[in-house]
Amino acid sequence: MAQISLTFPDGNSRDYAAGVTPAEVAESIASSLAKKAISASVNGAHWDLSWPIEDDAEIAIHTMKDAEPALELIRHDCAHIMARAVQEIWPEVKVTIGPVIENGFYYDFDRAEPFTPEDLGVIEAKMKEIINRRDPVTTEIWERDRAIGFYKANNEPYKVELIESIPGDEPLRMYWHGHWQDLCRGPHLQHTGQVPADAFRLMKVAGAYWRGDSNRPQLQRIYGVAFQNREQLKAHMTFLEEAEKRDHRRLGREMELFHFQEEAPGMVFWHPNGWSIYRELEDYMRRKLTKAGYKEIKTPQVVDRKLWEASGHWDKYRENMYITEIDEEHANEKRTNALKPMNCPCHVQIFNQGIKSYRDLPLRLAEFGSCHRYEAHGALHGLMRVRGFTQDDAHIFCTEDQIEAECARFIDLLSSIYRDTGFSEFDIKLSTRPEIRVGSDEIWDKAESALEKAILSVRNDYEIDPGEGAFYGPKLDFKLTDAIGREWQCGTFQADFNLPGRLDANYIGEDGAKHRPVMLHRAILGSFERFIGIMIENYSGKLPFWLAPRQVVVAAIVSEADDYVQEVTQMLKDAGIRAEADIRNEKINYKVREHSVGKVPVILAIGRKEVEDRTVTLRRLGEKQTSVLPVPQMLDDLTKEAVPPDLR
RNA sequence: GCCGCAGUAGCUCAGUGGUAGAGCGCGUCAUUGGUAAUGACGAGGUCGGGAGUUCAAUCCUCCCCUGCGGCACCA
Repeated sequence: MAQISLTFPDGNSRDYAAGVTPAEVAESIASSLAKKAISASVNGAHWDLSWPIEDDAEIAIHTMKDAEPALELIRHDCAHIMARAVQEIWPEVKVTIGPVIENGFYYDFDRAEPFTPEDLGVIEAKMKEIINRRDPVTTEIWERDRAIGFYKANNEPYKVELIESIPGDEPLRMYWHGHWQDLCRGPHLQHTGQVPADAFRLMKVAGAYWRGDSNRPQLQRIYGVAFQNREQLKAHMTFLEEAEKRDHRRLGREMELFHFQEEAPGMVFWHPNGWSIYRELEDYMRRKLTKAGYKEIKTPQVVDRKLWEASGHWDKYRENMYITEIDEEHANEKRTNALKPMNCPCHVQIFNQGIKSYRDLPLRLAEFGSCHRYEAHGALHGLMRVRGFTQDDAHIFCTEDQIEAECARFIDLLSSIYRDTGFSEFDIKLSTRPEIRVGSDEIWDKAESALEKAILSVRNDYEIDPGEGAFYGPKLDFKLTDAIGREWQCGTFQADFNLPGRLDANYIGEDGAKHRPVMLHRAILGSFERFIGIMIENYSGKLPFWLAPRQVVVAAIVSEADDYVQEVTQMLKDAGIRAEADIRNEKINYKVREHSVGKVPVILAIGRKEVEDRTVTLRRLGEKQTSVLPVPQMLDDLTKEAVPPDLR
């Protein structure tokens, strides 16, 4: 029998007979290791203990202490155990797929009746029962026809379809958890008892389309979370509670920032506090853009369909556009307009006015562009997904040769804006040419390498998403990471070789001839609405001083101090600080609590002592200690603190 | 748009086939207090909208709207 050599993580190697399994390897090292082993890495691939190894390889044996493989196996086995539990309770249910996801797993089922939240408890109990049975997990590789025949006989049509879509040369691996069987890539644990029975929980039922296709049957997906032990599960539940506390919809209500109502679904009613944040951010963006060489413009909300037909949007996005018609009785002309769903066609109209020379390029036109899109009902989500929103939009008209420099300038601007708004970390993704596209290969080569070089001029890590570019050009997406580790895609930078041609934009080159400019679509915040939502969640509502809607509340402790409170408040207002006086007939405890809940960063408490000494007692949000300051110093400190980051 | 769940006072929620309740908030009064809730009293509801069943519907049935969790979508 052939010999193979396995190399261990410590660098030592040993010879085994070809076909040896990791379980046997572990046993050869120590029977204690064999008992604890759950899986292995073989040349970096996650390997079931029962799979044979045929060639020389690097191997590492994993135990439950190795978090990554352990979680992967626990979650994957949980998915199978859940599917088994469901079929034990309701044998008519058909199984489909059940992968591992972040923090847990899901499994999609086909069942005529909906699962109810109560069913989840029943399934969970059955799962615990299965875990306690400690049924062995076994695996075999089957021939395609045999597997198809097996699933046909068992009336599992989804499994048949899965097999039919797996390339013919790939082996089909069948797994058994006791008597229950599933088609699965593996690896798995050795028996169901290895799954910790107190570290998983079924979370919710949701609809999901078979193979993610909305034209195909809708299945029922059950989501679960699973961890190595009960403490981790508990920590996860705590994390979810924390995330819920910083939900911008809840904070938006508590801080009186905005609301939504039935008459205008997906459209924001900004309240004074929320609008203050919006305007502060807009002013900041305007300064940043002006300094970065952009010219601000404003274009119409309502534009004739002809322009949308010319740009191609009418054909592609008509169903998501708000169409307006003029009341026939009063109109002396009949025309169909659309509320603009995006700004680019309008920006090209401005570019097209007059004759542009190569000397005008790059021309950077920026607009806080108010757009409307009819988003599907199910897509709406607080400020994060709305139907009326304002983009920090801009289009750079330039030559192919200028793409790289413009992209580098953009990344630079974007980084400083993310830093200033509280996001120090972000990722970049480059999406390259799709199969169906406009523009020559030469121009795609040039543009892709321009974007790539621009990234490399500032950092060396980025992701490539091959074939995911728009049909009109390659793009960069920028994803920022918030305080609790969630990622949000906000910024984008897209080269466009299509629209300038469709809308007949051109410039006169050095050679005196007409040329087509390249158009760069770009946004940093994405939309003000969504970005403010993300900021609220990132800061848990505790916005930095310059953005806080109410920066200071001056609170009287005794009513004798009221006049002085008003005086101090006015001085703050005169200094440009958003300050309010609180001279209500309430105790200081009450006022401190209320303004703390309202996330006011600074409370100035004023009692008899302060009136007498012309001082204030300053308390910062979340801090217990206070400090006594003379008024001029307080004004000086807070005025400095209120300066937006770009003006410091 | 699809699947499931929900909609009762400004907010969070309880409740019943015989037209409603709590806490917080709000108003009035008392209280003048020292850093996360002072007390008393009071006002406040077409029980999301429409239709049906019934002697009677907030409650049961159907349709619609909105929201929530996913899925699909996101120029």
